[in-house]
Amino acid sequence: MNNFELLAELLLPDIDKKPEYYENLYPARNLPEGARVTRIAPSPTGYLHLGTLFAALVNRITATSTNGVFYTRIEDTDKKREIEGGIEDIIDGLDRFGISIDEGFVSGNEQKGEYGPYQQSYRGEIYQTYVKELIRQGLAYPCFCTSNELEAVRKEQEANKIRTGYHGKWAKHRDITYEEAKALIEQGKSFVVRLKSPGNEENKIVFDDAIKGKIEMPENDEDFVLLKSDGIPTYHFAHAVDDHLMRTTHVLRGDEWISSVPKHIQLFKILGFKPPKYGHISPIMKLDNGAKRKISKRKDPEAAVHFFAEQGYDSECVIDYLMTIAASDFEDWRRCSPDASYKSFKFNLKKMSVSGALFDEVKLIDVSKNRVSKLSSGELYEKITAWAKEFDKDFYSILTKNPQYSKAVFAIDRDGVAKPRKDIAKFSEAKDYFSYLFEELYVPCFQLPENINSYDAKAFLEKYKTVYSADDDRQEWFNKIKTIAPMLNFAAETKEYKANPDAFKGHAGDLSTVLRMAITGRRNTPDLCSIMQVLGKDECIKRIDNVIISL
RNA sequence: GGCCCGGUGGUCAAGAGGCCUAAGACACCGCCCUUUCACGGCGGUAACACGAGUUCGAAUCUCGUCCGGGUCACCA
Repeated sequence: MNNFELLAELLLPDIDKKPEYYENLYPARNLPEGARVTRIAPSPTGYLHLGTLFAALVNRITATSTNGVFYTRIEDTDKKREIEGGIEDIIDGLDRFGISIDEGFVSGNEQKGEYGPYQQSYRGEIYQTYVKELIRQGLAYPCFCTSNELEAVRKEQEANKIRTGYHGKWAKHRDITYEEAKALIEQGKSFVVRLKSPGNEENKIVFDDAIKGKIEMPENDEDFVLLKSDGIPTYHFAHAVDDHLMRTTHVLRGDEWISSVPKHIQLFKILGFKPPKYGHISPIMKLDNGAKRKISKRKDPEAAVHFFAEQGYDSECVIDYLMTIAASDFEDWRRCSPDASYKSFKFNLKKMSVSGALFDEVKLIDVSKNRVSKLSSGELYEKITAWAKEFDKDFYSILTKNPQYSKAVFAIDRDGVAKPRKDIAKFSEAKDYFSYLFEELYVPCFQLPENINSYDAKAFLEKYKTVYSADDDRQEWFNKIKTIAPMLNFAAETKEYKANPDAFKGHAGDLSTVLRMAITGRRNTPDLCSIMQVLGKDECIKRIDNVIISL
């Protein structure tokens, strides 16, 4: 055995398989021409956040639109930062947003597919097999530097204004011999395995990013770490091995990875793999004190996707909003296909924005209002009760006490209406919005409109009571108010009043405001006639009487 | 600091040398419709970061400046 082979046996004595074993175990996928295999590879170091959801969406729709495969893989190689329940939160979160998963982790504790395991902490032997082969070929080597030593080197480089890093003559253990390594190991020293980079910083590599286009960068010459001292691979190495073995065709990930591409391409070449097509997604930004910055899990509540659930944004609305960021022509498409699933949208990576978009909740609200307005009362009832069950128990019990009544409430200005209202963007607004329609929530708060005195208000309500009928349709309902108007010197028609404002105290509309106030305690509401029908005669009379007494 | 990427109204953006007197959407303002509000309709304010080139002609191509973002770990 030569020096390299001895080294390989010394470092990884338990590895007895060869790469060919895995190449055969995970054969090329049998997919139609043009099908793209994409993935999302989250690390369970936190909860599902907007950036991950966005990346998942882009990957999902890329696979869908090419009849490809979208899979999930858990990158849990950093055991120190891992949090409990991270996997469940991310995978189940994707499901809540309707991002279906073809392969890999399909729920918090269930994986499927032929290319697994889909969790890096269970793939140690695979990575080590490839590393061992690299060492055997003299393309990787053990490094015994401590973090203090590395830090010292970095300081020296900085002091001399030299590019920092473990490269060239700074790569201390690059040419370590078997004997040297053996001695250090016998002393109990721990080591990492580094790539013996064949790169030269003077050379340029060029690659065509699926989103950003042509990018040119210096070749990697850094002997970066492949295997950490605990035998677990770094992201870079795991990425190369996994995406090759899982036969990923397109790696669509956050653009913070762009600067690592030279490392990745180099690795694929050295390992004899065909590199995937890369596409780097611009981050979603946030305005912070006038400065744009990447949205942050720590600082921004909306970065954690739980924010949207708590607020009661419908998951479909959030996805639609995200699609408007992902594709500039999505909004036009949506206008033409209001009821279609976003999945049938013809998505094109090349059309994605190359600069990061600011997260705009105002726009989200607009998207949501449009979608929520299209829901039937039954659908709204399902969604709101589901939300309330989790986030507002009190409201939940009110809504479910009498489902028929609740649905009737939601049907106001909704079912069978050509242009439904767009008042509700998120379900947390519903409680206040409908409060006067539920006795548990209703708080009487009559206020006299400023252009009407209490005598007229009282007179109007008293007269109205005598003619009011719960069966009146909209037309008849308003006719009755119009009939009363002249008796109090109010114009029956608004036009009449506008033509001659000095001749009247106001118009029928002003009087309806009094009624509206008496019934709902608000100046602005959906159609009052419908509200009164839902409330029922007894309740309406009761509310009117209470106001009359107070006047 | 080195290396990348980017810069069109407040926001998202269309734009591939003449179709640009720069589209559309959100937001904002006004008017109309109207039982209030909302919806809807009509209209309005508002942008090519700056400077040099190339060209008959530049938002578009080149260079420089400035500004913003990302990245330089045994984190992903």
